[in-house]
Amino acid sequence: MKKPNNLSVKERIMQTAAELFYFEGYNQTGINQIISEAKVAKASMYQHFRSKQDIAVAYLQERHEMWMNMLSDFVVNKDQGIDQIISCFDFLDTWLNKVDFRGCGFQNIISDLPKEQTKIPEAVIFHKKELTKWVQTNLSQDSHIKPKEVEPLSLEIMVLVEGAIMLSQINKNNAPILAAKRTCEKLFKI
Amino acid sequence: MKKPNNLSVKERIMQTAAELFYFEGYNQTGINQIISEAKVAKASMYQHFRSKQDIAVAYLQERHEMWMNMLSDFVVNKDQGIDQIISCFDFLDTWLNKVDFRGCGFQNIISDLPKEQTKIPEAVIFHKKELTKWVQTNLSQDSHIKPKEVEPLSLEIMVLVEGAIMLSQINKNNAPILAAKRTCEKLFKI
Amino acid sequence: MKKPNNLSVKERIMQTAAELFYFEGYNQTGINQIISEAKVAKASMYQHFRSKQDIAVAYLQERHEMWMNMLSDFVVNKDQGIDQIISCFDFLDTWLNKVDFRGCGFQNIISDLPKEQTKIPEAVIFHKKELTKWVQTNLSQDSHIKPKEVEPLSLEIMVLVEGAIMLSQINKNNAPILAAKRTCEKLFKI
Amino acid sequence: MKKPNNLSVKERIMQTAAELFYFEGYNQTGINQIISEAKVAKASMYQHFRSKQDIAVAYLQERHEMWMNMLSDFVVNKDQGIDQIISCFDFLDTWLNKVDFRGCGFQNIISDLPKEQTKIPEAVIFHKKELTKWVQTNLSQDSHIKPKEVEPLSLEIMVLVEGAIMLSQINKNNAPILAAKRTCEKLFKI
DNA sequence: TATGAATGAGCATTCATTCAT
DNA sequence: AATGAATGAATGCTCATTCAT
Repeated sequence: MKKPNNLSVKERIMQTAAELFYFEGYNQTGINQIISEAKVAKASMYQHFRSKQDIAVAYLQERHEMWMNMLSDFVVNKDQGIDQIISCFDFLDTWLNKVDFRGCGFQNIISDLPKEQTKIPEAVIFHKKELTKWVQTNLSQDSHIKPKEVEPLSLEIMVLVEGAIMLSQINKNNAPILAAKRTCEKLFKI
Repeated sequence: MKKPNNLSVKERIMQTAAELFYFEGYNQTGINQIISEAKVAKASMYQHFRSKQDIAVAYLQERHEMWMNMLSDFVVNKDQGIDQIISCFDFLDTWLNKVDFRGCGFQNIISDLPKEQTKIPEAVIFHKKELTKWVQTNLSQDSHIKPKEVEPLSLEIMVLVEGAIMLSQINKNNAPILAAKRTCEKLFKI
Repeated sequence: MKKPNNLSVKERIMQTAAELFYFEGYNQTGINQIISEAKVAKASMYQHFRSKQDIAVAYLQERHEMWMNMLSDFVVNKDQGIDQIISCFDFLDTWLNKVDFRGCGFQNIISDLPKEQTKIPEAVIFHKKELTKWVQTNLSQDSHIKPKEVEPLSLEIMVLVEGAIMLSQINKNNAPILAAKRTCEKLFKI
Repeated sequence: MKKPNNLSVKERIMQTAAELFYFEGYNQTGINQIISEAKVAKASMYQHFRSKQDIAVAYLQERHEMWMNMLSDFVVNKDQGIDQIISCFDFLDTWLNKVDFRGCGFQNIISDLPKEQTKIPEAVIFHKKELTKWVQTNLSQDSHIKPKEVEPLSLEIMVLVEGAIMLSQINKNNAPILAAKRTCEKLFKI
């Protein structure tokens, strides 16, 4: 079996696993499904990744990079600070529409995992921490926000982001995202 | 094999499944685990429930009742309206501390399911709809809230609730719940 | 659960089992299917029949009676002897068309049985013996057939009958029945 | 677990399944029985065959080859034409004696199958079609048989073959085979 | 580096039968 | 005579992982 395209074995595994883990679910995706869709031999896969868990960790790392880049790109024309944060909800709207309100790949993977798998939760926590930092950076840039308000306010915004993603996934529409955006705007008017 | 306690077979299955589905995860919980912990024969279980999926649906229905009752009981001393809604976040804090920030049983089950299992998502949607109604009822009771604001505002509050539960699960602390409560209070001050 | 019609419990079981055993197959038919379609409680069923095997034996006995009667009725206008035997193939044609070439309930049940179930094969053997007797009686009635030819000739005709039923079941058409009739007619012309 | 003999895993599965399916019956034979007798791990078996049904199809294909070869070998010394066809009944006699009148593996498997399993009946039909072709080829070789008689006559002979096998299985003796042979000889004398 | 074969443990589900009432 | 609850054993099948080459 030869490479069917110009991607490396590892890249093909990653690409396939990312698609399946996100859209089908981690537990719904079997190793056999990954290798057959990626056109990779089973032992080849285990040469690049020690376990399914490890593929998931790599997937989450890649997803983190990709997602943060998408966010940055989306808000690039807005002024740093409050504007970029509010624009973040427009990003959520655009993105989640595109993926048919499949929700957050990080939220979706933490709830149904063997107790001993700690590396996956760690990757999730890392992503959310980084996103929180992004919010804090923006808040810090804004002259209206006092330094001591940055940390507590960033958490309030993160709650809005997480809630918007989750509820839009359950309801399969963007109304919660618009609601979160409204709340966010109110937060900044006070 | 005799009943090891005074509970009926169905009750023992429900109780065991509820515990396992919530704390271990739906996919992590096998039928064998349920029947062995519930001390029930496999075929007996399948006499009461047609499938694992059906157990999950029953579990979610029971959980819905239990959770709404817990919420009602918690806020019973507060005035209907804004006060009960704000008190709801205190409830989340108390509850999620008790379950070690395991998050929402409804959120946790929807993300990793075979595509064809529609009954479980339906039970999740039902629960969130009912909770939204609870919020709306409270908002309607409040003289400060205009009728046309009830629906959009209820969604904003639901976003806070969902986000608080999810983020407290990821971070394994109650800070997001306190943050959500702060945001909620600000919403009512405007 | 009350009787849904004027049939007795035993009759309802028999009727349902006969339908299912013949059209679906003995191994394809579960006890649960029988009792649910017959609207009979499981323990009630086991009060009338000690086992699934016993139901099958009763089914085969009933089927034998019914089938022999159908045959007798069909050939009633023909003269006893060769004419009735040849008419038997017309009966097969009519009957097997009606049951969509499902074949012989006796042939169909012997091939796939636990080795220890001897009562079912015995019922099958009994039926074929009785049918052979019917053929022999007719042959004996016929002045063209010498007494010592009756027994060997009856076997030749039985082979034609069995082959016609089986091959029409495999091919799902009546051509083998017509072929068997042709052969039978030739036998009598010699 | 090492290979207990010089056969490959697939060969061991096929050999064991063939033996069990034929002598015990398709429904009487469980996957567990096959793998334990073949000394093969369950998942290994499912790597070679997608399902139990697929094993049966492979078994029937193999059996077809084997059986047709056995027939060809048996009649090899006879002249092509009527002689080989009559010799076919001697073959049945020899063969069915050897297998203790267990009957035809193809006849035995069609009667008791889930309605949706179409591949097995197809394999049965294929075998009988090929056998019919063999009969027709022989009839065509014979100068006494008119071309337009070949097709209808082949069906008459097939009926004799099927009936002989089935009735010898029910009666557990070779008398029906001898009877079928007699009939066949009469057919050719007319 | 790459591979296809092989594996044990586990999956959800169904079986015919028996028990207690 | 009739019943619903309960059962142990077995069903066909899939899992993530490892081995031998």
